[in-house]
Amino acid sequence: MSTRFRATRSTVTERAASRRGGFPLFVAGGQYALAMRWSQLFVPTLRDAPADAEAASHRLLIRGGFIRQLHSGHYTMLPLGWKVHEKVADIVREEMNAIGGQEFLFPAMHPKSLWEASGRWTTMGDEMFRLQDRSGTDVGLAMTHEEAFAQMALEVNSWRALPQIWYQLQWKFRDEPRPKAGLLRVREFVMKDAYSLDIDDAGLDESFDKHHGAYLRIFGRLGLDAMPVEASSGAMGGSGSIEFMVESPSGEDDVVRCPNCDYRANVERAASAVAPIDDDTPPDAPEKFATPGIRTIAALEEAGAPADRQIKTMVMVIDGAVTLALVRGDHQLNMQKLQDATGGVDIRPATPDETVKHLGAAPGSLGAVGVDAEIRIYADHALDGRTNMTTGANEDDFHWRGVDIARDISVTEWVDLREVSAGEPCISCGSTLEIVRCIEAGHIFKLGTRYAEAMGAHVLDAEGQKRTIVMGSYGIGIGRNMAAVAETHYDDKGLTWPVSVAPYEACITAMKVDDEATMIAATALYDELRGAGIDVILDDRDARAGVKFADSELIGIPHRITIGPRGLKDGMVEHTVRSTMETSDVALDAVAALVTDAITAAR
RNA sequence: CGGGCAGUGGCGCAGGUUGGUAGCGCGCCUCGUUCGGGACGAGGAGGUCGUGGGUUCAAAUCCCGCCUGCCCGACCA
Repeated sequence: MSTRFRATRSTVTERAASRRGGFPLFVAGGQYALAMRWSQLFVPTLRDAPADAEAASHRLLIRGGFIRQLHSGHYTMLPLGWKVHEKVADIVREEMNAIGGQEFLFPAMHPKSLWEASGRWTTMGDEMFRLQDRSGTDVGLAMTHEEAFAQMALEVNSWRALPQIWYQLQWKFRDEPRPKAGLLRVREFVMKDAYSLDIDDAGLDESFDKHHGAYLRIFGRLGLDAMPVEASSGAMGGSGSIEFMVESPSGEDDVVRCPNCDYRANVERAASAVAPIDDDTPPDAPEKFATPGIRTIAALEEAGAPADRQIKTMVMVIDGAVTLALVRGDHQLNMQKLQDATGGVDIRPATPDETVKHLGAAPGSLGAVGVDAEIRIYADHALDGRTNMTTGANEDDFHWRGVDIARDISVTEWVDLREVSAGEPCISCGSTLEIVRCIEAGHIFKLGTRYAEAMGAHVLDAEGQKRTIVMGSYGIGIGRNMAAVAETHYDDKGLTWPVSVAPYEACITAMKVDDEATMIAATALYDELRGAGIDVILDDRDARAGVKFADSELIGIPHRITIGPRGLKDGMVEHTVRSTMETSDVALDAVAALVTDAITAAR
């Protein structure tokens, strides 16, 4: 063994050991030795994926023997899957440690009182799993840990201790209404959740930026092309909010992206430039006119009112109160924007009965002109200043025209409600916006003082003044990222993991297991690569070549070394790079160095 | 929760409308021949047809209830 290998080995050993808190993962050991031979491993690969697996990652992770479903939204990690999962987790750990993060482990089961302190015992609703212990005490399974970390922050008493970055990797439980797509959306998953503690907003900004950088490094190492986008803060509350999005058809979010400048935003947040509309000369007063049978924007358009000169009136019930949301006739209401604008918790469309009761007409003839002053009216900015508009008259078969919004409608608040559509002009550069489907791989946001205030987490500043700790919250779903990598790294043969998270970095495929020369060479190479710190597996199964090739390609091992009598008689083996499937003949005594260099460079 | 669909050996499916006690491919076990790209032959193991009830001489099949899972929408790492 060359000295170069020894050097590589110690580097990797140390790195692995530091990742695992002194617990070496990828070095030779009694436990690891068992995992050397494929013939002894439990890797149940499938020729056919279950029919109900649709997403590419779902299909391939099941076929490759990485995961199995226990029930809806709950997956078992098989040895191969857990290995990948932990490699992802270790990358996250390393980058969190690199920005000064300190790892904790909080319980997953929390007392009701902790969540009552922040008010989320109620507001989390059905999303939270709840149960009672034997004495009848209510407990919940944590969906996230703001409360718990904020409570821990009670023990930080001086400004001198700040800033702090605290994190953990812990199971989260969420009673998702609809688990789907394998690991992409589940009810039980490991999340790396981090929380920053700062004395003020400037400190928070700094902690936030540190995480932003760490996240980009994490996704880079995972081989994910993740773009930071402006996002809604959702149920967590807070101001600044950035999601890291990976483009994929299996995603669940729509991101507005400008091909020309760097504008990127979740549709829940995105804006676009809206061209002005010529309203012509408006009349002095609105005029009611009969519109028999007309119930839709399109029908009204045929009757002479262009959609962009109509007001669309959506009746919503926000925390029990009937509320109107107004957008231009050709625009779509975005529910998240309405929620963000109103601060509502429970938002739903009104039922037809509620609509008739409060507005006097059924959907299709609704408007905001002259409605009960009790009803709050939120109007989209695109309607601001508009005149000569057409809208429902709250009387079946009648509409108003010549409506001047400022004059005729008592708008409670002007807000951003409309959803951006593809093809609209970018708000910052005017280029044509596109909308791409994405997986939300990570989310960072500025919580402010909400949780620290609720838990009473204060410090004394340099002047001896009591200050509420300012917090940030930063999440990455480990399993989801594993799925996102799979979702973006595969071909018709199977997965093409990047070296950083591959279940094994290299596979030695012995072509003829009853050929002594083959097995001696394969075993020696295996020892040499292990010695060089390579995470390598020896496929010693007594199976046909096609089966072994297909399996190594399916599970996506980046490098394969094929050893058989045919090449061996000339001292040659084959090296195949999984991502490109390029195969080359290499001298047996040169292949270890070649593969080691390639893997080391790719880590 | 609203809309659509499906539960039959480990996986993929047929059978169902025309009730008669379950079949195919892959996988698994044994033997032989093969074997550098998912081999072939012979033999074999494996299923309360999701579940409860009903109709019937007889139910995988018809009827009702329930459970579970998947896909599309409202929520999130």
